[in-house]
Amino acid sequence: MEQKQKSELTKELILNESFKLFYKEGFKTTSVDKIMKATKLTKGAFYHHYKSKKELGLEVISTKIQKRVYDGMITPLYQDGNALKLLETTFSGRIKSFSLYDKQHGCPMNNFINEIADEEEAYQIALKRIIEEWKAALIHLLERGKLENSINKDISSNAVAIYLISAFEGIRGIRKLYNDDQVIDDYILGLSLYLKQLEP
Amino acid sequence: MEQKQKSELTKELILNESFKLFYKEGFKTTSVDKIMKATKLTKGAFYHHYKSKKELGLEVISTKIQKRVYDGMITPLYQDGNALKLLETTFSGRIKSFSLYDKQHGCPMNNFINEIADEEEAYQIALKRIIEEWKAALIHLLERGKLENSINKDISSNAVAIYLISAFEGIRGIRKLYNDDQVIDDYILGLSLYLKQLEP
DNA sequence: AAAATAAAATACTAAGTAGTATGTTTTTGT
DNA sequence: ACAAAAACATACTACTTAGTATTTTATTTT
Repeated sequence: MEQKQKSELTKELILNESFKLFYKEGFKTTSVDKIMKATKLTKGAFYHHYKSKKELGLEVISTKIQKRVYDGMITPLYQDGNALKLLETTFSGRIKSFSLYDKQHGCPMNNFINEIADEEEAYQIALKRIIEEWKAALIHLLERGKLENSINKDISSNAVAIYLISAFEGIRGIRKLYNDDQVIDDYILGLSLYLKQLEP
Repeated sequence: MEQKQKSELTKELILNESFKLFYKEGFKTTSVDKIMKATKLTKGAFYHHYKSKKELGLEVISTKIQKRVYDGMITPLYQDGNALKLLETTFSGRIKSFSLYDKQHGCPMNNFINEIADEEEAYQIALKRIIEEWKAALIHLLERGKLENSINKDISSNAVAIYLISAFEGIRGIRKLYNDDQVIDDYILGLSLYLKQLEP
């Protein structure tokens, strides 16, 4: 069983270095050579574990990126407490928590979406899965809020969920253009204004 | 003066084909060779008119992409009429007007932002210029609305402008993941809900 | 019409690309 | 301890990349 563990460890190493490099330099412009140089292994090791760069890309999406979005934006939505407050703290808190590096490089998922989603259906599907889970969590929370009378019953949970996600992903891109947090502060203000109107 | 015209025409041809290819396949993965094959000219012609691919990229941003955003999203904001209605028709109308191709490939500006804005300051500056103009137009319209009592004086024009832009750019990316317009319809609903709250 | 200049073509370089073929080393089951 | 298999290394292929050097063709200026 030691060999299997070692194999898993190597795959994880490749996955980690890939994610870092894809995030920093983009998927298409990060070569397999560069990745393997980062792992201090060789190309032979790579093609022993992965059949292609595409397969690696899909695995980075379905593990690393998925986990990042889950931990940061989805799991928190299933906490207890006032629905509206939960939305505010999750979105606002998350964006405030980003490091400078993360602000400068945007959202890893959004980068993937905009770089390669229109090129291969497989990427599209893998990324859509994450968005759908995020959307479902938001809808679930909004519906709970409606039941508990903390959210206006007349609004469309679907529409609000999509609008929240869009604005969040959008600002992660826009922020790349600036050298300060003004746009993020504006976003946070815009968000809280938006959420206020969801009150009953 | 005929030579100068011919030169201009060639540059425009290169610019047009570049824009199309960058939009379809991304900036970094579109080679100069591919572009010149599309123009039916040769590499010699390219490097006679542009000193590098980077220079071309910057010119595509400051001409083609800028014009696209101006025509579609900025100029319409300076029309007469109720400010809130103008916002609704501009945003909602624009997104409804996109061809299937444009929906599948997202926003050319947003693609550039997410693909290369964090790599070169020059790209950052060129793209930021467009966003700033867009933001200024929105703020101007919102302030006019406040004066004319069609928009709530208590809201921050800055924050609303950024939130509108973020959500719009965000949805252009998200739409790439889907094969139908459901998310766009949700976005439009979310937008109109958002705009409603701007009323005095 | 000749000289000068601009536009474009041809042929190249040096470096990078994904992926393969064939080794060697390490681990595992017997 | 030994054969089999898994993990990894080395060396390669065929192709693409941005950019350059040099030449040919078209246009303008004198």
